[in-house]
Amino acid sequence: MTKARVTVIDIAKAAGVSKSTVSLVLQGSSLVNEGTRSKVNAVMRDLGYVYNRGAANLRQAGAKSRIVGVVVNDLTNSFFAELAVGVDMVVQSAGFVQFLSNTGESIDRQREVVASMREHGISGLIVSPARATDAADFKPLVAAGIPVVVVVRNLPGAKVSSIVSDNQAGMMSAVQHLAGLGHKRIAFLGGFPDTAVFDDRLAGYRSGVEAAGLDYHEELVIASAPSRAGGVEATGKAIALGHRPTAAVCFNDAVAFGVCDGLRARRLEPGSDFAVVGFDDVIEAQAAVPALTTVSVDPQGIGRRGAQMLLKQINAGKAEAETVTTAVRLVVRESCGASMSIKIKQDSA
Amino acid sequence: MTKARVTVIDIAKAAGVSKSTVSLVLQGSSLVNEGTRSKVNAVMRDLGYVYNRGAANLRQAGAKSRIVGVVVNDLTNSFFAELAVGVDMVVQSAGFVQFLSNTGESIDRQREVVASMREHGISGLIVSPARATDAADFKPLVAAGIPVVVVVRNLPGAKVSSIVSDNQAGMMSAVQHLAGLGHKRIAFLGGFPDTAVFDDRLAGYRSGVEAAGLDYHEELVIASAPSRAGGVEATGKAIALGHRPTAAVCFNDAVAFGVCDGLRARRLEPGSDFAVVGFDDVIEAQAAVPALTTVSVDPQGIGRRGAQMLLKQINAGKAEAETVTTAVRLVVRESCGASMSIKIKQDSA
DNA sequence: TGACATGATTGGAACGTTCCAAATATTGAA
DNA sequence: TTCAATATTTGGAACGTTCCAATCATGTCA
Repeated sequence: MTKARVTVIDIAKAAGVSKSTVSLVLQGSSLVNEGTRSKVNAVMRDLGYVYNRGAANLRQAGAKSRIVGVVVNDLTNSFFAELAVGVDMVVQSAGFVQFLSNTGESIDRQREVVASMREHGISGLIVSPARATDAADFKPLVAAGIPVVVVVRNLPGAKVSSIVSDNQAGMMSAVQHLAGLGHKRIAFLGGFPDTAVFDDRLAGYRSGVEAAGLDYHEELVIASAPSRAGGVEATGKAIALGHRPTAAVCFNDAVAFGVCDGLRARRLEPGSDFAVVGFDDVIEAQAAVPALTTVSVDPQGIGRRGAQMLLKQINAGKAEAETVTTAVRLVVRESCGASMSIKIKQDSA
Repeated sequence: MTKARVTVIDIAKAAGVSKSTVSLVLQGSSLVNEGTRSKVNAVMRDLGYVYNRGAANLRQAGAKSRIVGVVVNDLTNSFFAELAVGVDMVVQSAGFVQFLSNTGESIDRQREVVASMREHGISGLIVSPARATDAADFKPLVAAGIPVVVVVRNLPGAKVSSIVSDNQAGMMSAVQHLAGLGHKRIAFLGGFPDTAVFDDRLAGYRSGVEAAGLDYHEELVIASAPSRAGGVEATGKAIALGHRPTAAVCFNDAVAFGVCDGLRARRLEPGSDFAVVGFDDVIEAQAAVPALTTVSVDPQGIGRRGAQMLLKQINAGKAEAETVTTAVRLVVRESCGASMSIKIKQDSA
């Protein structure tokens, strides 16, 4: 219908003021008279004016586009979906809008979407990098003064802010919990050994083992893909061991689920015959049977926190790399065997 | 460092051509000589030029921003996360980028994010509307020539394209499957009665009941919140009925999981003592115990399809409302009791 | 050789906003 | 009434791109 979009000049004409004045009320300047302000606002409503952020952004010399980019490595994983929701929350209420892209662990896709986002003039970026991302990949961004916050997986060597969960402490407490239940041979199952997260969690495992006064045995750490399938695979190897473990801490919840599957396939019941604990506390963890004992990392909280950090840097105009590790806590459910007796009691009550 | 961003003029100067020529190579025009093209490209690489889509978009009169907006009502639900991934896939490979926002069923948030997206000049919108969204809410968008595709929940009365799954056929086949297993009293559990989706699924239930030669009993349809909690609530009411049902089709998978919980709380085992089938086939469905028999709707496929439809309309420049319903299929797992014998056989093999 | 088509290139003039410096209106005090 | 101070308003000139019409080389044909 009305082919031409209505512009600030149309408003000015209709309200009998100059475009500069209209611009002023747009930015909520205190310079404009209350009367004119309301008149202009009324006219804007009447004509159905929509602000053209692109044009504004052009003049404001690449400063404030009010767009943040978010790129995650696997959105189908509810962990990252939650993370995105957390980011969206704070970003939205700060009047920003988010570009969200999924890389599916593809480093090429990641490069593409980051480039695309940059062309669109994002004022900041939150990224959970795909595996094997080069720390230098974000160099151009920060050189251009665009703050970057890396979450979940850290990028050693990159001069950017990051938020990771306390992988070490989390794994340590998991091991100590199992040791407290009387387990002497506790395996570490799953995960790719070439990642920083793996190293951290393994280190935590080792500290836990030592803190519990047990010996660290190399054969008890069995790597695999960090997926359900990887979990069952690792289980097979663990069970085949001469001196079998009686419990396992897993690289993440997906692996833990796989371990449960693998156990059942061998007529072992997770929780009673073999204790398993996961890491992440994904949504499915508490609904599973048996409910998964796991280390809760609150991805939504990480998302919120990351967004806050990013917004702070955007507003400050200066991005000095800051790195925080967020606390985690062990949530004890059924798969570790700890609450068996309690649960039975509750049921019969 | 280099404070000023490098522009097309800088490139022109450095390459010894005019800005118009640079612009031409930017758009891959066939008008420019092969020699100049490669020289210009080289210079762009050297100076680290980044295209300013905002500026381009400004000149191109609101035409092609290469941004599509995606708003979903609940991103924490993996159904919608999958949907978003589907959209992202096709949108990304078409060289677009997506604004993704989560409304969490808040109609105010929805209004805000849509307005914000509009200010940013999206060239199209895919939306799974929050509950109680007014069909007129998207009127201004389509009036401005911005194509809108509604997915999952349709918006009767709105003149926009939509993609919904075949709720009726899906529910009907679920009921017929249960009837085929010998069930005579089949309940319909969960969901809010004031939604279009509920109506469709209920209609499918009714057709299924009648097609199986059973009677339709009003007391067997029990509404509730479409959530896990709603499921247990509905289960309570169903069990309390004078003449108990022996099976239930549920509004969605969340309700179905709740029904399983409710059953167990009453010492009934889902699958053997009472058959339950869900709707959606969320990721957790196959991992659950018992694995959930459910109607699979392939959210990622809906996302891809919706994105394709939207892109088509964007490219056509003309948005004529088109509505497609996607096929669904019943996937039989354990919770309906059908595969019990088979499963046992497999295990002992 | 001139006329003409074709191939490459190029200066402005937009696009819709914000910013600056300057102009104008209003007010209070002398 | 006049002046200065303050409160409001206002024309350009940007911002980085694309588009249009126009220019400038070439090569071709009669």
